[in-house]
Amino acid sequence: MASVSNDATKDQFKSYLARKGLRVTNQRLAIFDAAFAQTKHFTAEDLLDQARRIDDSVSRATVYRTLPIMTESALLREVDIGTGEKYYVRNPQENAQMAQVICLDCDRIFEISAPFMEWYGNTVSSKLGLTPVTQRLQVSARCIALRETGACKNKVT
Amino acid sequence: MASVSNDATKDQFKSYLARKGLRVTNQRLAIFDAAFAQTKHFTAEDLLDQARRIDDSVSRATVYRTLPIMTESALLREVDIGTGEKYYVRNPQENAQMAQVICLDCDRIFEISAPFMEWYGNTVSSKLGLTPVTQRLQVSARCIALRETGACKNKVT
DNA sequence: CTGCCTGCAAACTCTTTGCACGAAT
DNA sequence: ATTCGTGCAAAGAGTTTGCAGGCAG
Repeated sequence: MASVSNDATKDQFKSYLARKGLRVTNQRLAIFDAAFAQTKHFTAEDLLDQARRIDDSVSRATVYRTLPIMTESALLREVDIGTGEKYYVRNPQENAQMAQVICLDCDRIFEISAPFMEWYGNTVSSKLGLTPVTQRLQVSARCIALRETGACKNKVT
Repeated sequence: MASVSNDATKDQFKSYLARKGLRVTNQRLAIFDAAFAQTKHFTAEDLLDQARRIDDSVSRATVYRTLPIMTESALLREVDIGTGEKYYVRNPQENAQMAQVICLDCDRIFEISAPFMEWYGNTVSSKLGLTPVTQRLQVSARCIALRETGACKNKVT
């Protein structure tokens, strides 16, 4: 069921758990599989639904307890778009600086590479006597096609 | 008690209310005064505390109901730094694009002018067939001085 | 076996809302 | 007088946590 490319990543996850003295449980593995089955940004609730399809013993609490582990291990990245709920995405291997374009019409989140962000963070932080830790650049936008033709080509739902 | 410079802004607020057919109540005025007495970014709770010192009949609900009015009238600007609670700041007259540098050590939020953000939003959005609505650029950073000398010069608390 | 991990449900934080009273126009 | 605005308290949404039992190492 798991794709070939995920197996290597799953081993990463297992060894991260081992290194931290954490246990490899069925629930954690189900949550891992659920996360890597997602094709776009997902919420904790999305993840719970999917994980329960794999192992119906997975509880909401465990999802919330596992997400920090997966972000700390750099398997996932947290994306806060200011809507109250947090989103997560699979983290690319390259430590690329990513920005998000959020379409307010179709609710999709596009990840865009934004390498200059790092330069910006360094420049502006050093002036304040600070060192940058994280940076985020987000653009909320509306669909042009939707307004003109009544249809949004990106709409997936 | 109100500073001279706030009186003109308060008139702006009153005329905005009138224009929208909203009533000028003591609570709304107290919340206005409380907001403009703030020297830095503040939360709804901060605003409630301050407003109650001016008029102790102000309730939490009214603060939450008044904040949207003040942001829609462009007197305040909402700043979401992804901490669960929303922050607000007095909005400068110029419609400048602002970025935030958030110090994780002293919890201060610095507003930085970032004019290129608009260009970025336009460029990236148009490629996706979108028109930008809002943009935000935020850098989370740590205080260099704090780590080296154990003291953060920016620490105000 | 030992103790970390789990599910459950309650608790928490921030914000929103229904309702009846009160005040602005 | 009309309404809109208000305080109160309850309800929401998303997330966290205490506890008793379960399973990995």
